[in-house]
Amino acid sequence: MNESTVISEEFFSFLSGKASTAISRRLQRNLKEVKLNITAEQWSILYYLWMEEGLTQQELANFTFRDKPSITRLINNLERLGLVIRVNDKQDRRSNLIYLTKEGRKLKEVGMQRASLTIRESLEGVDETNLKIAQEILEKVFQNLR
Amino acid sequence: MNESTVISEEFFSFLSGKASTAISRRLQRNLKEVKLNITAEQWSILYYLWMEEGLTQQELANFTFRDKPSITRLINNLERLGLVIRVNDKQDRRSNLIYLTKEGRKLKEVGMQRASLTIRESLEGVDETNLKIAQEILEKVFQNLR
DNA sequence: ATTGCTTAATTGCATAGACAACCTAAAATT
DNA sequence: AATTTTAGGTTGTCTATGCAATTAAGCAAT
Repeated sequence: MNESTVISEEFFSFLSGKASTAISRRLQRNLKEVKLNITAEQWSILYYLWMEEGLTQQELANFTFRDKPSITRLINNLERLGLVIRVNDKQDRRSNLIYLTKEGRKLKEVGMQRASLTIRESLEGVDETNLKIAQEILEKVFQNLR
Repeated sequence: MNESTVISEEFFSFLSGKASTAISRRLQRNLKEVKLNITAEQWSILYYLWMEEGLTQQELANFTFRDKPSITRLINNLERLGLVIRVNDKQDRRSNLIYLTKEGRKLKEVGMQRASLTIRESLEGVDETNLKIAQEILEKVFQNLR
């Protein structure tokens, strides 16, 4: 890539996150169809908690590539919805450990099914090998800029 | 892709738009370094106007994959910054034609340079062929979901 | 000309995001 | 032990976004 790189429509797709925006919107729609009224962003927090409870907000921030204030507010909203609770860490009193409520745990199965559906819809007709390449490129771009 | 598709970290990159978020942030930083205090989103509107003035808000919405309310507000902000103006279309009085101000036009050169720099930084060490593949995959995903 | 449908833009409302400044607790340094 | 530095969270401010509902203008078709 030289000095005179042309700014193309394709770069625009990268910049705008066209594909990821579309995936988020579809996930949210797919969740809504089964009366699960949470946002795609809330889903992403729940996903990591479904895998493992008791994560700190900082850990959630790292996993989801958001900054700390964003996590604070996402957890606020999830707490208001009665899906998670903050538990102050006895070992390190600066940290909050985030746990699912019974309600939050109940959403796992349907939440994962809807995400699965979304993936299938997104990747319809996508070649497996090329998908791998695409993911590597995205990862490389991310590493270049971090 | 079958029913039991595993939800992987990689899907997460797609969903979260990790790469595109990183690009936006870097673009904004690169603009700020030369005292151009506009957001990446504002830049994307200006980009299309630098190519062609007198676009309608609907056209800008289509180009940038945003909904109309988002464009309304972006234009509000750009108008407040004195970079664009709305001109009511005499032909179709429902439409606004968006023009750059003299100030807005002046930003083209440095705005494009900074975007070019951002692209080069993003794509450092990225193989040209694989980049094409990645862009095609992202486009395919977008088409699958539209 | 009147009625009905479509389209461009706006407004309201709620969520999410970035960045900076701040507070408090823990860890490191002296 | 006292001081400084680092780390986890929160708050404030401003911008952006999605969705639903609304207004006003254009278009279609009788």
